[in-house]
Amino acid sequence: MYRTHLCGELRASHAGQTVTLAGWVNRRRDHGGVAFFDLRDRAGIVQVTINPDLPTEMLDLVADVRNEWVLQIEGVAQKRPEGMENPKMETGEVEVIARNVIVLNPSRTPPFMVNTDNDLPDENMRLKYRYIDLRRERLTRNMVLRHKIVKYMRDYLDEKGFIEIETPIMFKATPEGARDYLVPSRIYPGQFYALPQSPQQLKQLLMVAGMDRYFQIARCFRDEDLRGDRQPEFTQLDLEMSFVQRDDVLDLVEGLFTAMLPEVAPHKKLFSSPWPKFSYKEVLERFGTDKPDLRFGMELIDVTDILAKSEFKVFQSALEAGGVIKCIVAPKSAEMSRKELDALTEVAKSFGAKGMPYLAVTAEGVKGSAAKFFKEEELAALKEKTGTGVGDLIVFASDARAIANKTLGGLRLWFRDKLDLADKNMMAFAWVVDFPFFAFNEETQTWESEHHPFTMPKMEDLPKFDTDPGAVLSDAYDMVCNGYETASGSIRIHRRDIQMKMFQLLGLSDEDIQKKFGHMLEAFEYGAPPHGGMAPGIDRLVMLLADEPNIREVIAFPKNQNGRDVMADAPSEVEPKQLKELHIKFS
RNA sequence: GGUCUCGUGGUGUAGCGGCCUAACAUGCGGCCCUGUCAAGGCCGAGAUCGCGGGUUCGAAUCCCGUCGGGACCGCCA
Repeated sequence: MYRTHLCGELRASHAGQTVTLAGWVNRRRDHGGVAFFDLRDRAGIVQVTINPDLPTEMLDLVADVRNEWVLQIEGVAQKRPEGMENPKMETGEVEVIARNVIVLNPSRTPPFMVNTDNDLPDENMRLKYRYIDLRRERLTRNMVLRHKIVKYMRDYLDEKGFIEIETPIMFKATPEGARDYLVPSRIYPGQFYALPQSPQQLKQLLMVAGMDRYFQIARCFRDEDLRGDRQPEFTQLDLEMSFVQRDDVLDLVEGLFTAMLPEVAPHKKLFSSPWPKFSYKEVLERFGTDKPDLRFGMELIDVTDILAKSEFKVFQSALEAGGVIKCIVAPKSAEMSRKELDALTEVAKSFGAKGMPYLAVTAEGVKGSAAKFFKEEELAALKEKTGTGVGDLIVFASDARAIANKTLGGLRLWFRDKLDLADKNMMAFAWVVDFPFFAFNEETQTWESEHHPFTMPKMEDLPKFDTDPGAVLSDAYDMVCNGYETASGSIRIHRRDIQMKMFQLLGLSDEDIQKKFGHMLEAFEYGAPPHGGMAPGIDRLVMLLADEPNIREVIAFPKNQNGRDVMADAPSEVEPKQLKELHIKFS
């Protein structure tokens, strides 16, 4: 038996017990006579005291011990002497007086320190030695939190009558969505499996199969460029329910997360219960994005009416082109430096704006790039409508509605970060519903499906399909939290005729439809129940609950932003023999 | 595909035309030290400044290219 207790679980109540611990040396403090090791395991850190009355051979052995060596310590747990407690440690009231020290394995000097989170090494260094980096208390905590969240989900859904079913990782290419990761077939030259972008089709087929309520902690794969909140492989709580309407799904998921929050992250506050529900249109107008951060105000304000007759050319030309004038009011930002404003203008341009007019409201009057073009009555009306006071900065966007919204939505988040407007312990869950079914592609001048082709349009909008496609809404919904899309779902099509029409609208030929989706259409002919579901992203959720800035910190072995596994150095070249077996040749 | 930004001892940073024979912290090695907990004190080793080219009397520093990282835009049905 290697150990009787975990390092991190020892408390004053263990005093007097003989214990055996095993773990890593987190830190050593050698005072010449007495010496201390902080011994670490997954549960935490405890102080081990080496007294000079131990046998000389053991003291010699102990003198060589360094950080990250793996030790087994046999000793007596003891309440620390009066005044020697360390309130910063959970185990700070206790220490283990060593009687025997066994080196289970020495360690090379690690490439970086894991006993401090100050001055973190370069991330690729951390990723290369991920097995060391994960020893960090912070990352260990993230892994444990992730486990708790997934366990809670499993238990909750089991309680609600769901069953967990695994679906294949090797499936069929669905090139209509993101790019697929392909797996060449050895047995069928020139043919490929694809890794699933989500188990979408499979879970729908499980509903056809009568599984009624399914879930899966599902790995999904998408071959698109990475971001701080996007990995090429990621995990979703994939769930699907039969005989449900939209709100049945939303209520289930809202119930799950609302119940889970205090259990897994008690320091987090729920912004609102029940969760707010916005239409896609409303959320875009008010927050400039379909994944709003509700933890702070600074909503977008439409001032087109007030400035309709503005003499400012920038506004005039935007309005002539059929655009709008909107603004946000940043508190206490009137004194921003020219340099900061220039930087901010660049941010605005990155969202498609041509410039960024602004007004700084100061005690001496309004200042700013466009100040002289504003008439007195316009200023008065502006202040009235926006509630602007002295010290505030009004930032405008005048452009096509979509660009104005997007720009101000982006700037709103910029101010959130700069002015620290969002409570980090708040979880502002909300629903976004009533998404448009089609999006107009300016480039190709055609209507394109906004979702995957299995999403159900609102039945009452069916007649508008051919006459007014822009007005058709879908039975799709997103769960958002703190500015992230944390889940996405829909009521699905379960009728063959509607599904067929969808594929045709997407521009697929009858032959393509049969080849790619014949199995779905056929399944719908054999008694498909009405069904719908949702897929909350686990990585993003854990990231938010762990207060991490990106999802790599909550994934055990993530890829870097360029999709490389820098630890194993993948992707990598393979043996010519392997290529030959797969019938692959490079030109 | 694009924009911005960063590559300096093991690690994290400073230096941004000559004071650089490259500084600081930490880690590492040695010595001292019986109660520390980011232990402390003294001594020491360790970087031709990502790579290639150019400008210059002189380049870590300026320019061009290239490789690698990060943030964002496009993309993510």
